[in-house]
Order: sequence, then structure tokens, then C-alpha cells
Amino acid sequence: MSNRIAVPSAHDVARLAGVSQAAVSRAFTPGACISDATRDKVLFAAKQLGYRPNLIARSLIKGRSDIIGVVVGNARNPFFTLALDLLSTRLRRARRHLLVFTGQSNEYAHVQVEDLLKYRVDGLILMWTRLSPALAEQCRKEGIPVAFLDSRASTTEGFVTVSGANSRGPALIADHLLQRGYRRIAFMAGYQDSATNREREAAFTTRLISHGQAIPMRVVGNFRREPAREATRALLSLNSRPDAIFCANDEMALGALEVARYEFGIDVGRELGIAGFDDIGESSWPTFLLTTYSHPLEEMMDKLADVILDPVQYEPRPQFVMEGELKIRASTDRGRAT
Amino acid sequence: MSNRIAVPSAHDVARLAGVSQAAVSRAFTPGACISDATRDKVLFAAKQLGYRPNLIARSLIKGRSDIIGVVVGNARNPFFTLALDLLSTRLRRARRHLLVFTGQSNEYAHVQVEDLLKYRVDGLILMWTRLSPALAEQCRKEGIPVAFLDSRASTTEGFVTVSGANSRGPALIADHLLQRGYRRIAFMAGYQDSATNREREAAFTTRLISHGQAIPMRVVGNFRREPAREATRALLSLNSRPDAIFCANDEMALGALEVARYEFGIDVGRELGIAGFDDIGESSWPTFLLTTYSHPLEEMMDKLADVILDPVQYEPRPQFVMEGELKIRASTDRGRAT
DNA sequence: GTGAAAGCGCTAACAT
DNA sequence: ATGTTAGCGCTTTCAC
Repeated sequence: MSNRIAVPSAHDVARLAGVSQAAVSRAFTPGACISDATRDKVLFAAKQLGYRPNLIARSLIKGRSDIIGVVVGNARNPFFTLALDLLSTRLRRARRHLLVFTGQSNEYAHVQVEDLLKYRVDGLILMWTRLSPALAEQCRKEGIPVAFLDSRASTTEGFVTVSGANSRGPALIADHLLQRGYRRIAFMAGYQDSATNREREAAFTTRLISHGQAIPMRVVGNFRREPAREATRALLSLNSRPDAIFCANDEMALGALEVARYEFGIDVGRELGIAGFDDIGESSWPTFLLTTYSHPLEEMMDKLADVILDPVQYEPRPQFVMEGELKIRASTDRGRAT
Repeated sequence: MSNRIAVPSAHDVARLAGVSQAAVSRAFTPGACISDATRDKVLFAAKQLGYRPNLIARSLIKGRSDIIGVVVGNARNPFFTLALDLLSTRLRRARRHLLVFTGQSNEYAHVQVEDLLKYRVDGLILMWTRLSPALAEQCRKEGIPVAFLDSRASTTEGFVTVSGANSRGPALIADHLLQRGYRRIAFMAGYQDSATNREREAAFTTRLISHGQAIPMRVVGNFRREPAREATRALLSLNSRPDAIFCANDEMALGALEVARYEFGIDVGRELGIAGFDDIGESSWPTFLLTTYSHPLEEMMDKLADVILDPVQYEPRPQFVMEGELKIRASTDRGRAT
């Protein structure tokens, strides 16, 4: 049935073209020493046979594969699609390819990285996931460039990390809420043990306190919509409701907004301010108009690509914190007349 | 600075363990003829050196890479993330890996597939994109299994295709709208030259006509939100407004819903029925509650994986049309009392 | 500029 | 069960 016809090799092309096999190799190597006449002969024969250089063989010799390994801890992350698209486009220009694995964000990307190393990848990009200390050590020893996106686990030490402004952003949100006159401010946390949540919470709370506020009320929404809805119901059923909620990500904030609007009939913005973090696509829809903080994803992916392509340039292995932008929308608009 | 330490080879391990290099190979080959004693010696030595079999070398010999190439024509497609996650998980169990490329949905995935073939991939999955006739021919000749997701271009002939119910689904929607009493029904098209749109439109229109309706009003939204909003404004400004709109995908339907609700103050469902297609995540949110047709994505990805892993089983190379489910929600609810 | 020859790291006969 | 040997398809000296 589907019997694989033998794929032509450089040898076959050489025979047909009446040259040596080495000449074939040279014909496909940009800038190699070869006469135009020979190259033409080779390329002609190659086209006839449908020859395509075997990159596997090339990789074996060169000791590098032109493949970059990507492990994504949370493929459901709303930015993953965009991130992968940007990265793929960017790396194609550098003639690299992407071997992509999905995994669990709360675990080490151990098996995935293990596999990737067997393919002798030229670099590793870990998004929203961690690296076990043993493998981190391996990568360091073998000199494989590694870059993390939004992961601050201990094993990222000695590697480049690119992340959003998880401290400055929440501080800006705190300032904004206070400036708009909200005073009974609550905070909705993501996963309790997530470094991202801890950073965002600490920055937000600290800022409120430094403005003379009390420690804000606190609920947990685990970064997900359903728990966020539940938490919002609890908050809004209190005798002394908050007049604003800052949620540690947009996913939760949108859930909160829906509950406030449809289950409690609240005029979001005027009666209750809601702010999120990350600026996912839905947040700017007319239906939601959620105040949030947006990350410069393109810059972030460029940085990751740069680091992998030219690791030497980033030798002291800095932690890049990419500044984004506060997006003020109707969900924190109390109306002009205060 | 980052000088790559030489990676240990099977030879190094063999020397350290005091066995032949072939023994090392056997120790890492499940089910190979090797004594426990030898295997232990090898594994111990391997661990000491941090040895990892070089899959590139293995691929060269075996003539297969255990890599499946994926080209996605539209990485912004809301299902891409989920699809990739499902596929990756599914194929990992079969010890395959995913080399992922992004491309343009209206072009051939030519360069991407070209590259993929150089890596001697074991199979190709093309999502929302096409294959040039020349490469299609190549793949057939070389016996490389190819499977398409939602692409009905001419070059898919002779390959397995998995797609949603682009005919039956819209027919069900037509039935549903009529049964709910909507009579002045409009259709919003996606890209004019997309096969998907043509199928959905033909099925919907045909069904309406077969129920004795006139050919529905027609606007174009190009599958995207903004054009859809514009088209909706045009529709709703007509003297004789439609009382229902079927949009060829949810993205457009949600845009239409927002415009109707916020710009025209229309009570969606009662005054104007809106239905979409695909059941993207947002459609089931309390804010929208959009009637739509959902695809069995998990089954679809399973099928794609099956086809690639065991192509012989699918020898007549069928076109799989995966039946989904009509999701009736508030956006087509006229209220009980009619 | 070109060909011959030596490997890259591994698997798969083939002996033993 | 184990070692020896011959490649897989290329790139890269090294002569010429």
C-alpha cells in the first residue's frame, strides 16, 4: 500500500550529474567553493530526482540541529497562541525551527527537556514552566542557551528570564484606583503558590498601604473564571461590600465583572471598580471594557529569540522585566461628576 | 564564554563501563537482548557521564525521526491552542514529537513543508492551510502520511481530511431559527473565497429555501470581528431589518451581538436572533450566551493523530466529517410566550 | 575547483 | 548475550 519509495540521496544526484558526492554537498552549501557550471549540473540533477538535503545527517555532523525547543507549561494561556506565532515567525528568519512540547505549569518540564536534549536542540525556551535543578545543571554544563518566560522559580538562576512588570503594574493599578476615589478595595489572588501571584499581590498591597490604606480584603480565584465567579459572589454578599476589586489576571476580572453585572445588577465602574492584569483580547471588547495592564508581548518574544540566537551577548544573564502599559477603561470609570 | 562541553557519546560510556559500544546501544533499546548485569553497568556509567542517546544519529539510521510536522495556517484561530495541546499530549504517548510551523491560511504551506521534509518527518498535519500540488505529489511518492484539518483545497485529494460538519451544522441552525419563528433571516459570510464559508453558506441557504423561504439577505464579515461589526450596522440600519442573523463563525456573531445590544439597544434573542458557528469559549459566557454549533475537537485531534500514526489503516483515505452539536442558548430565545 | 576518504553517533546484521 | 563490522547521508579535511 503506502510503501515508502526510497528518498534520493546526494550520491544519487552525484551519479546522475556525473560529479562527486562532495560536489553535491557544495552545491547546496551557500558560499562554498564550486564553479557555476558544476553547481548548475548538480541542481539540475537534483531537481530531476526531487532531491532534498537530509538535515538529520547534517545535524549529526555539525552537532547542532537548528531546532529550538519550546516547552509551554500552560497551553491554555491566552497568550500562548500569539507568543508561538511571534516566536515562530521571528526564528524562521534565523532559519531555526521550533520543537514544541506542552506540559504542566506547576511541575518541572523534566521529561520534555530530557527529550529535547536528545535531539541536540540549539536552545531552549521555557514558557510558564520550570526546570528541574538537575537538568538546569546539565544545560549549563553543555552550554545550551535557556531562556524563561514568566517563571521565577529558583532554578532559573543563571539563566535569562523575561517577564512582565508584575510589580510596577499592580502598583500603577493601586494608584489609579485610589486616584479615582475607590477606597474599600479588595484583591483577588491567583494560585496561592504561584510566584507571579505573590509578586502582583505584594506590589499591590504594599502600594495601597504606602498610601495609608488598610490591608485590602482578599479572596482567591486561582487565576480561573469559575473560582473567580464564586469568590466574587462571596465578596459582593458581604455587608460591607468593597467598592473596587483588583484581580490578579483578566480571566478572573472578567468573571467578576459578569457576576457583578448580571447576578448583582451592579453598574460596573460607577458602583464597583474592577481591574485586571494582562490585557487579554476580550478585555477591550465593548461589552467588558476592563481596566488592566498590558504586556509588550512582541518585545518579549523578540528578547527571548535574541537570547537564544546570540547567548553570548547576554552573558551576565539578566532578568528582563518588560514594562507594559496601564489601560484605563470603563470598568474603573466612576463617571465624570464625582 | 559559553563553550559547549563535549557531549558524551555511546563510546565514552562503553569505555567507562568496560563493554562494547553496541552494548550501550542495547541497554537503551527496550526489549533488546542484554543481560541485567551488563545493562546495569551501562546505565551506571551513563548516569555518571550524563549520557543521553543522540536521537539525531538514531534517526539517520532508521530513516525516520519520530517527529511529526505541524503547519498551522492561522495561528490566531481560537482553537489552535487547544488543538496543539490535545495533539501534543496524544502524540507524546506514541513517543512522537511536534515540529510546529505557522503560516498563512490563504497561501500554500510550501516553504514550511519543504523544511519539514528535509527533517524527514514521519508525518504531516496541516491545519487550516493548503499544500501545493508539487509537494502533495512528493509526499504521496515518498509515502509520507499527510492529514488535513479543515481544508478542502483541491490538493487534499488522496489525503485524509478531518473537518467539522460545515453542511449539517448550518442546516440545523436554519431549522432551529425557523422553528423559533424567525422569518426575516440574514446570513453573514466569512472570506468570500474560503471553502469553509462556501460550504456553510450553501448548506444554510439551501435549507432555508427548502423550507420555502426566500434567499436570505447577505453581508460579508470576513470571519473577523471588526468587519462583522460594520456589516451588522449596515443590516440593522435597513428599513426592513432582519429578525435573525446567522454568522458563519462565532467571532463575527459576537461582534454582531455587541453592536445589536450596545449600539442599537436591541434585546438579543427576543427582538433579534443571532447564531454563530464553532462554539468558541466566549460564546458560552453569561454575557453572550450565543447559539452556535460546537465541534468535537478532541475526537478530531484523535483522528488526525490516528491517521498519522497508522496510515495504512486509513488506506482509502477518507474525508472525515465530524458531527458536532447544536448549542441552543439565549441569543435565539424569543421568550416562551410567542 | 574538484574528488577521495574520513568520520559524526548510532543501529543492525553477523559472528561467536 | 556479546563484540565486530558495516553503514545511515551528509560535511569536511586533504590532496591534486
